[in-house]
Parts: sequence; structure tokens; C-alpha cells
Amino acid sequence: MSDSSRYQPQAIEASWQRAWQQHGLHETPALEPGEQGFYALSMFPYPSGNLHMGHVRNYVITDVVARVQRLRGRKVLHPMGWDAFGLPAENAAIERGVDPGAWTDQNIASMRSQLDQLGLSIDWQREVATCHTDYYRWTQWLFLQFLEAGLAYQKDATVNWDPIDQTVLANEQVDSEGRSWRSGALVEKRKLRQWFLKITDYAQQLLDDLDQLDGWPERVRTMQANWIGRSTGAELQFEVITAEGQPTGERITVFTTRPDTIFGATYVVLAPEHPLVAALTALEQQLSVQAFCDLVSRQSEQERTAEDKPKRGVPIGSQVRNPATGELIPLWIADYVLADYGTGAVMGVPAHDQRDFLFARQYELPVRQVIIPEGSDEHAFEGGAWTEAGVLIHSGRFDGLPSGKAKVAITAAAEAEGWGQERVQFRLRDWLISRQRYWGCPIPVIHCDSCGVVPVPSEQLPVELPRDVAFSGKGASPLAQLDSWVQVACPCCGKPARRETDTMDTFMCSSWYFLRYSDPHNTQLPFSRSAVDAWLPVDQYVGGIEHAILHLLYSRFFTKVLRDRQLLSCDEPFTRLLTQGMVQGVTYKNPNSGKYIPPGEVADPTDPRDPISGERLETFFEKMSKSKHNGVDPASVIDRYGADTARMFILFKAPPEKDLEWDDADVEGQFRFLQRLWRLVEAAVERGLNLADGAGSPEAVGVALASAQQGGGLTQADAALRRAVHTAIAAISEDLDGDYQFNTAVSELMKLSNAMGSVLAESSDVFACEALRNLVILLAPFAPHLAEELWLKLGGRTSADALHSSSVHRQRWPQSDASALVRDTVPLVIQIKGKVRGSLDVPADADKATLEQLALTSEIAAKWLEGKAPSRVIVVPGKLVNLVP
RNA sequence: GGGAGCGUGCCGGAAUUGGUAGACGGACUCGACUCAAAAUCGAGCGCCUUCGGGCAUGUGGGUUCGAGUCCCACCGCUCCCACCA
Repeated sequence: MSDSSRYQPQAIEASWQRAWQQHGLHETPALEPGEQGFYALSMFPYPSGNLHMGHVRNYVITDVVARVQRLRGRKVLHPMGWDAFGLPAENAAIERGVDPGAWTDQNIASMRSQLDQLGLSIDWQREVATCHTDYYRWTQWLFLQFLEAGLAYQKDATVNWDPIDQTVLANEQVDSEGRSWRSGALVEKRKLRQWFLKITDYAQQLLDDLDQLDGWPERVRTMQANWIGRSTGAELQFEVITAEGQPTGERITVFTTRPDTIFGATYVVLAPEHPLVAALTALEQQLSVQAFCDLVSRQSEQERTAEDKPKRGVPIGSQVRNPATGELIPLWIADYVLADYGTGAVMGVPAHDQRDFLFARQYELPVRQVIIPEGSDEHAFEGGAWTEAGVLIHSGRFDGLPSGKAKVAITAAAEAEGWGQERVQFRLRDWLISRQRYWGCPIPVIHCDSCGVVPVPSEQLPVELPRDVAFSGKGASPLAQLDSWVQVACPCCGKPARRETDTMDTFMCSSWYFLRYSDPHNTQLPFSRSAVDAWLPVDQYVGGIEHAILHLLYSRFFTKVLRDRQLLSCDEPFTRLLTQGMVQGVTYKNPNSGKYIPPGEVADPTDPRDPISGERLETFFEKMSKSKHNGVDPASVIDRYGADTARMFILFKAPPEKDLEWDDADVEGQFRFLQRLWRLVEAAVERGLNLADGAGSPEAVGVALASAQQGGGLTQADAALRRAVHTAIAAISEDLDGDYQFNTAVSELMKLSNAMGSVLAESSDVFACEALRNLVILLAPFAPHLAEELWLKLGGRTSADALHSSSVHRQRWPQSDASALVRDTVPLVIQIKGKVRGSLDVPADADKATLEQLALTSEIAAKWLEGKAPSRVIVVPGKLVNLVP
């Protein structure tokens, strides 16, 4: 075989990529008024400079979705951009003295060229980078919208301080062990004046509207609902009484979900940070309270919330009056009460709350049972809290009420008597957006001694990041140290004032990028309402599960705020969400030393040994990472097999939402499949088949079918071929509707090619052309370069045709012809008492009675029924007959 | 502790939603071609079997003519949330 007839992806992919680009094949068509476009979106990457397999999987999935929609005649928006602010650029500046902007732009260029090699149908005309002024001026503009709406505010806050990155972190950026999501450092507590967005104003909507999102994975919706964390209960007020018995006039407000247990409250606990602690501490308790508060403030979140940690606290001397019983009960502070949830104060009901119980036992506080199990006089309370609902006792006029009714009755009584009210509480906190870093979007406000916080007038936007900055990596933000930038005249009164030196959390920048794509070059607004309403919401969003809470929740919040500001119309930004699984690599680990061994150093994968010690290695699949040496570089795969093989492999190897095990042998197998397709087409070309002038099109096939009808029907080979083709069309179309099942879609392509391999040679030209035409179009979304090349080889277009109309990617998705699936006889399964005993070929149109007769008179029946008549016969037409003796 | 999900050959995974379990691919075995190897093509490939068949979708029950699929209990794994009052 000569070289020119071999499948060499390297020889075709780059040139097709260039041709598509030159002919603008992926540019977004303009929508007619009222026309519904299709918006396919991948989560945009941070431009680290290196494309990894996780990116590849993400973008390939979205690309297939976009390409299928185009073939189905939809106008598609498929953009890409860069989440380009963030710490790595600043770290590079500190470590290597490079300019963060230049460093980022270089990375963008390099990643973009890697992306281009994948053959993605991205409209690069709409590219955005969050660190460019033409983008971030609008991030600033949007911040001012929040400020104007009263949704952005400053407050002193105990914040998470990352001692390594020298910055404040949002709650969401601190993991369960109290470590920074980025640096891994144990987070400290500091009190600083910070900017917040009032996401809590939208808590209820963000929760309610999850119900609309039936195109989202259930678990993402559940995670968001948990994060928002709505609970209903009551705020109850406890009058403060000094140690000497005098009312102070103050009241402690607690939040509880169990107002029905109020009669069992035997003490009240404040968070150590509660603002009333100092005022209510009795003289003789001051030393111990001070010592305790110091101790708690030195603890990390992790130490404080460790599960098995004993609860600790001290009494502060004052008392409060239980509003239900009138009793005086002690006031404590304890480390298990959190300052920033609820009211920072809880009532202690040891009999009915496990934490309260442990605390009371430790400090010998009284335990009073006020709930017993329904329908029982027994004490369910046995050395642990009884936390279930039940019936009230020792609760005065509420005795005998079940918990549910008691909650309502007691809350109503509290409201009537002025010591409480119903209250809905959310776990969600306001979003802390200030960052004490340089490489972020500057917060566009000016602090003036006379005028206070003054927004930078929108015509002065953007507030540009200064470029002449020294990076030491120590102390405050570089911006704060740059007097020439900080010192500014107040826009309001003209007196000397100071710029805000904090920058925004990068999640701010990524909370609206999908809106900008609809109108990326607008210089008057972040986007026009007509453009954003024409394209939004995103029809299909694809990205990693790691953004299930953060990015997706913030984006939903932004969308709702901007809707309320009349800037756009939709309630939710993302109609359908696909969270793709991780890409895992073969990982070798020495179980004794714990060391990870690069696969290149393992001589025999069937008996993996440590190259130095010879010890047997553990082999497993795990998420690709540098430290585990289990990464596979996309560039090397493309070099060796081409992008189409990589794409097909990723789509075929696992369903999109499941983890994918990268296996070189399987990649090789995928490459072989594409080679088989190539040879199949080569053979067809040699035979003289050509798709020019509509050969094999539905019209041409229709004519051929009509004349075959006159001449006594199709040959067996033609009928078999048509059945294979139209089965594949139906199956693949279904796999790409609703839930995306790319893995089975690819397997259907394989089946079709297998079938064509065996019958194409005996088929007549017109049906062979029909098969080839459909095969190549069905292949196009998955392996776009190969499909385009095969299309050209087959004469689907000639090199003289204009690519932008005659490309395989501009064809129409085929329709399955139901008549091709019809067969004369079908196999009928014969079951005896539910067990399969054989099958018969029966006429496809046989009715139930005929099928029953055929089954009863079959040899299978004779053999298994031994002459007895069955007591029951179940006939499922087209499937089976079950004979029950 | 609360929530979500999952258990199918040697492996990744299919299964028209209650109707022939194991599609498709990988690995492996045999054969053809070759001096040989690779590639390619063909065949086989759940387990047991006295070759009639029997047993098989984590385990044990149940519903049904019929269960991987539905119900109950249990076992195991994964992910998310969690001193949230």
C-alpha cells in the first residue's frame, strides 16, 4: 500500500483546522428576531499554560454537542475564554520577576494553540479574557450595579486568612480540615474590613429555583440545597439577669429549630465572639472568660470543629430567665457555638440535643426531659439525648401536644407574649469578595474622609491595574504600597482620597463570562439586552463537578440580580448541566515506601516492580496529577494518534459523567477503528463509488427504492445494508438526545462499520453510497477531521466547492427510514416456564394467535412439554412466547 | 450523624426501561498470510458439565408466566454536607 492511501492523522488534521478557520466555519451565525439558537458552553479554563486531559474531555464533549446541533440545523454559539486573574500569575511575578499580564497572555497563546489541535468548533471571534481591560471594566461596572442595589457592602469580619498566600479566603475556599483550597495552609482567623455581596438576600430564590433545573444532575442540586441550608424555627429571647439578681434590660436572642423543647432549656450559651460577652461577664469571672476567649481564638477552625473534641466552655456569671418557665438559668460561653450562624447564641436543652447533652454532662448542668416518645409513657431518655419528635411533658399548658403542633403553639405564644417569633435561617453566608492581592479585578471605589465610600463614576472605568509594581510576596497587597495609584482626588468633593486597594475574588469574574459571550465586543455595556436574551440561558453547560457549589451558585446569583436590574430576562443561566467525570491515569505505588513510580520506569506492566528495590508495586487508576506521575500529556497522544483518535477514545471509553480510565491499549484500539474506516472508504473509492451530485442522498435512494419495488424488491445484501445504516441512524440519534450517551453512539458507529465491511461489496452502488454518505456524516461530530477527509475522498464535495457550504459539517443530520428496518421474518423466543429454550423465525406480521400456534407446534414445545398442553400461554408479539406447563 | 449514588465476565462498559444478560471495545487463545515479526483477516472467549443440561448481574427473601431492572432486609464501595442549634 502506498503512503498516500494510509490513514495519517498528522497529514490531514492541521490543514483542515486551518481551512475551517479560514472559511469561518465555526463563527456564530446571526439569529433572526425570535429565532432560538443553541448555546453550548464549556467551563472556561485558568490559563496555566498546560492543557491536561480533564480539559480535553470537557471540551470534546461540548464540541460534539455543538457539532450535532449544527448538523441538526441549529445556529450554535460555542465560545471559549480565559479565567485569567488569580494567584499563579502573581506567584510567577514574585518568583521570576515576570509581568503577570505578559505571563498570562503567553499562557493563553500556548493553550489556545493546544486547543486548536483538538479540532474544536469554537468561535474564537468571541474569545474573552477576564484580565483584559475590555472585560474587567464591565466586571467593575457590574460591581457598581451591586453597590447601587445595596447588595455590596463593607463590614468588619472575622475572616479566613491564608498565611501562605497572604490573603483572605471565602468560606467556600476553606476545606473541611480548615486548609486553604489553593495553598493548603491552615487558615487563621483575622478581623478585617471586607467587601461582601449579599447573596443571602437571594437564598430563598436560589433554593426554590433548583426545582426548575431538571436538566441538572440530581446530586448537584442536592449539594446546592445543602449548602444553602434552609431551616425553620424560632428566635426566642431570654432576659438577662445579673449575678446579683438585677435585670440589665438586655435580652439574649437564640435561634432554635426546636421551640417545642423550650421548657427543657436549662442554660444558654453564647459564642465566645458574641458582642455581649464582655458586658455580661461578672467581675469574678473576667479572668477565666478572658483566658477562654484567648484559647478559642488561637484555635484553628479545624481544632475547633473536630468531631471527637470535647465541648468546652465557662460560665460568665450572668443569668437569663427562661421565658417559658420563668426560671433563672446560667449563661455560658462555649466553643461549640458559632458566632456567625443564627444569632451566635443557643439555648441548652441537654435532654434533646446531643451536643447540649455532652456539654451538660461535662459541666454538671441540669438535664430536664420535656419530650417523650409518642404513644408511650416510657422514658426514652437513656444517657443520651432524645432528639426525635414526640409528646411534650413538664411543659405547662403545652403538655400532651406532639412536637410538631407544639412548635407552632409555643412560637405563637412567644409572639403574643413578646419573647420570640418564627424565623427562617439559612446556612448560606454573604459572599466575601475582597482579596488582598494584585492580580485581580480592582474594586472600583474610592474612600474619602468627607464623603465616605464613593463609587468610581462609570465613565472613568476601568480602574486599571497599574503595571509598575514591585512584587515581594510579603505583607499587604502590592497595590496598597503604590502611593501614586492609591492617592486620588475624590470624585465627589475633589479632596484627596484613597483608592480601594483590594481586588475581587476571581469567582466574580467567572460569574458572568457566559453573558459576555453573547455580545463580546460591546463597548457601551457588558452586553446588550437583546443579545443576551437571544442566546441565554446556556442550553448545555459542561464542566467539572468541583464547581457544583461555588461557581454555579455564584453564577445563578448574578443572573438573578441582573434580571432584577432589568439587564436580562432569564431566571437561571444554565438549562442543562453535564458534570463530566475525572480522567484517571495508571498509577504505580510502592506500598512499602509510599512512593509513586512513573509508568515509564515500570518494565513489565503485568508484573510491576520498583525499578530500584524490585518490590512489587500496587497498580490502580487515580486522577492524573504531577505528584503521582500518572498524567498523560494530550500533546503526545495527538502527535502519535491524532486528535480524532483521542476524541473517539475519550467518548467511547466511559459515559461522560463517569470517571474515565486512560489506557494506552484502548487508545491503540480506537486508532485501529479509524484506520478500518479509512480502508473501507479507500475500497469504495477504488470501486468507483462517488457521492457527487447527491449520490446516496435520500432523494437518490427514494428513486432507487421505487424502481426496486417494481423489479421485485431489494437484494438480500441491499436490505441488510440498509437495515444496518438506518438502525445506526436511529440508535445514534437517540443516544445524542436527552442524556448524552456518547459511548454507545460510538459503539453504534463500530457496528455500522462492521456491517458495511461484510456486505458493502455485494451491495448495489446506490445503497453503498447511501451507507457511506450516512456513515461519514454520523462520524463527523466525533472525528471531525477524518470525516471531512473521507467526505472529500468520496466526492461529497470537490476541492472546487466552497468549504463553508459543502463541508461534511454543513450537511444535514440523517433521518432514519423506518421502512428499512422492516424485515420479513423475525426471531421469536420460545420460553418454557420463563426459561429460554430456543427461538423460531416467524413472519414479522404474524398475529398473536398465529404466534401461539407456531410456538405450540414447534419442536421446542414438543421436546419440553412432553405432550402435555400448557396451562398458560403468554404471547408478547415481536418478542417471545412463554409456555407454562 | 444527614444526604446522594453505585455493585453485571479478566477489564472498560451494554441491555429497547419487566421480555434471548454480557452489545461494542480492550486483554487473552487458536488459525490464515509471512523466512520471521508487526500489521491485517478469520474463529473462540461468564462458570460448571456425565454434553442432556445446570448455575450465573454483591447476599438473603418477596412480587411476577418472566426480575440485572420492581419491593423488603442485609453486606460492600464512592461522593457531598456536618458541633448549623
